[in-house]
Amino acid sequence: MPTTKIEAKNSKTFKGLQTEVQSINRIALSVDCVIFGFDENKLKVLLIRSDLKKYHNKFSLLGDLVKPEEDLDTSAYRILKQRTGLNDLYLEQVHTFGAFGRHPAGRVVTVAYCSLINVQHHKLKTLDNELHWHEVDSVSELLFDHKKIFDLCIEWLQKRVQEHPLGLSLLPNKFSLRELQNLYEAILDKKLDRRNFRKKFFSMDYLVDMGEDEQNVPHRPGRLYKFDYEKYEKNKKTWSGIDF
Amino acid sequence: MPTTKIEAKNSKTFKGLQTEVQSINRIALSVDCVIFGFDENKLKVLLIRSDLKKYHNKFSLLGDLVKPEEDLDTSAYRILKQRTGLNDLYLEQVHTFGAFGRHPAGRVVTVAYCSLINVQHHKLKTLDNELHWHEVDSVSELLFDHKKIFDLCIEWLQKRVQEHPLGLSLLPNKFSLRELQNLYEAILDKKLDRRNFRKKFFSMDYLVDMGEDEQNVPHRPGRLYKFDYEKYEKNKKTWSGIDF
DNA sequence: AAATAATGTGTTTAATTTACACATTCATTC
DNA sequence: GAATGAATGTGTAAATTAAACACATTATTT
Repeated sequence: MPTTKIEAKNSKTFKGLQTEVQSINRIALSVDCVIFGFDENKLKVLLIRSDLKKYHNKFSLLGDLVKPEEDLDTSAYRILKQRTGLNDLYLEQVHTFGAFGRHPAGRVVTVAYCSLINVQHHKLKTLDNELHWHEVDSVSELLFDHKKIFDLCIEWLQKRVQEHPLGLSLLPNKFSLRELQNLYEAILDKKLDRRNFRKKFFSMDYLVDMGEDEQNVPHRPGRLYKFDYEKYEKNKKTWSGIDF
Repeated sequence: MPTTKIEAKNSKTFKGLQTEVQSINRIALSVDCVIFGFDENKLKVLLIRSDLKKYHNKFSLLGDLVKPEEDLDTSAYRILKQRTGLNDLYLEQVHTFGAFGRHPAGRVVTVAYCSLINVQHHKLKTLDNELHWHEVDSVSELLFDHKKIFDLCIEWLQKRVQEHPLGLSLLPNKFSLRELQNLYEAILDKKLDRRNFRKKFFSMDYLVDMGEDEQNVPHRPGRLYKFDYEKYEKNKKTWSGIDF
C-alpha cells in the first residue's frame, strides 16, 4: 500500500489558476486530419508533401495550429475546408497525441481527426499541387509521429465501419453492392463472402433501392442503392453483448 | 461543387512555425480524470468539491494543467497519483474537449481520461478531505462542462466493458461471479440473466478458479476467481462482424 | 449466336444467444 | 440439530445469427 501524500483539495485560487492558464503552462495545440478516400477499389489517404526544406520529400498529415479563440472541432472543419474545399464531410475526433518530444518546433500537442470523403467529387482538386492520394498499404514513413497517428486512425476506421455506417460516406450517393463490398474489403483488408455480405446489409434494412442500374460497366450492371441515414438514426442499436 | 480556394501547400517556414508554436497560438491544456469505482454494488465516481469560492458546493472532476515539458499521458498518471496515491491504475484517454468558452479562467482545452480503481484498496484515503465517491446515478450538476465529460465517459465505459476486460480492475483480485455480474449490471444499468452470464464468462475461458470460496457472507459462499490477463493478451479478438 | 463475366438468389449446417427451473450448499433460526 | 431461508450452481430446448457453399440470370463483348 503506497504511502504517498494525497492532495486532498484543488489548492489553487481562481486568480492563481487564471495566471497559470493565461501565461505560464501554455502549449501549442494542433489538429491533424487523416482524410480517407476510396478510389479504384483502394483505400487511400490524403497526404501533403512537406515544403519545409528540412523535411523535403516527407509526407505528412494535413494539420494546422488551433487558433486561440477557435473551438477545437471548428478548427478541424476549417482545416478540411482549406484543404479540400468542402464542408459537410464526415469528421470525428480520434485521439490526442501529447508526447513531449513529438514535434521539433517546440511543444505541440495534436488532436487527430479522421475524415472520410468521396474521392470522385474531389479528384480534380489535387492534381497540380502538393496534395496526393496514397494507398494506405504503401504509406511507410511520415513526418514526425504522423505514422503513429495514421496507424491508430486505420485501426479506428476498421473498428468503426463495423458498428457505424460512416464508411458509406466514402462512396457516391448511389452505389452498387459490389462497390460497397469492395469498400469493406479494402478497409478491413479481408475478403468477404458476397452472398453473406448482401444478406447482412439487406437484413439491416437501411439500403434503399434506387430503381436504377449501374451504367458503363463492362458486364452486367448491378442495382444502385442509397443509404437511409434517417432511418438509421432512428433505429440505432446500443447493446451488443459482452465479448472479448 | 464549392469554389473555395484550396490551400495547396503548408505555406509556413520552419522558423515561422516555431514562432507560432513558441509564442502566439498557445493554449492552456489540462487533463480531467473520470475515476470510476465500484462499491456496495454501485458504480461510483470520484469527485472533488471545488474550493474556489466562486464555485463552492459544486463538484468537479479531478484535473490539472499539463506541464510544458510533461507527456500528456504522464500528466494523467501524475494527477491520479496525486489524488489517489496510486500508480498502476487502469487509465485510458477518452476524448478531448475544446469548445472555446468551456472554462471561465481562459482558454483551456482538456483531455478526458477514464480511470478504474478498486475502491476497497483506497477507501480510507478519502475520508477526511474534499474527495467523495458519488453514485453515478445521482451525479447531476458539475463544474463547467464536466457533466458533459462525465456523460461521455459513462457511455465510453458501457461500450468498453463489453469488448475489453477493463471492468475487472474495479473488482478485488479475487472475486465471485456474483460480484462480477453485479459490476456489469451496475455499469450497463441492466439486469442480466445469471446463468447466461456465467456461461458467457466461462466460455471466454479467462477466469481462473482460485480454489477458495467467499468468506463472511450471510449465505452460501460463492467460488472465487481471478482474471487471466496474460491469456487474454495472447488471444485477443479483433474481428467482430459488421452490425449497426 | 456464343462466350464471358459479373449479378442475384437459397439452403443447409454450425454456432451463438436467449429463455427458463430445479437441486445444492451454507448460514441462520428455532 | 432440524428446519428454514437465500444465494450458488448447473442443463436443455428454442430461436436467432453466422458460415459455408453452387447455380441460374443478365448484360456485354466477341
